[in-house]
Amino acid sequence: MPGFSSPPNPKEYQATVWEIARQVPPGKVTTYGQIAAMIPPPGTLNLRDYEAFGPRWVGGAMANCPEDVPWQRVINSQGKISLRPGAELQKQLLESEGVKFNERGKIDFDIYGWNGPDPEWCQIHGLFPPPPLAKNQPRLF
DNA sequence: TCCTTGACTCAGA
DNA sequence: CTCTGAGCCAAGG
Repeated sequence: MPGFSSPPNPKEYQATVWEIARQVPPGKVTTYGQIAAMIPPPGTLNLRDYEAFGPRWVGGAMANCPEDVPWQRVINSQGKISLRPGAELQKQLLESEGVKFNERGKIDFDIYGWNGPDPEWCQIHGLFPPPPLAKNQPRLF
């Protein structure tokens, strides 16, 4: 897939991503985009470019995360697990926390979506409170 | 140094 | 619902 990138300061950016991911409680999920939206544009990046690439940088951070990070709770904006080696394990871990998938492999954000950390926590860490997760369309029954 | 390769998202068709 | 293109950086072989 063409068009990727890494943040100006990968180490610092990844550490921030991991710290946010650690706030997601069991049985809840967030998205690469939601985490990216909480972090101010790194370096001299303008907001437009950051919004375009931030989610991919979050994905890159999750690929290298320490063991204490609940990486399985970070999924894509469609409410699905991004296809890759390890995707099956991710699904199993989430199911063991009580997260349900519909027959198309989608998670309902209305039920399992995380609303972000407390505003106070965001304030302390210099982060933005995240916008609500976009409603996906889980197929009924 | 050159080339490849990446856990994404959104708008359109 | 599915599929495509655009966004255009940095580490490692």
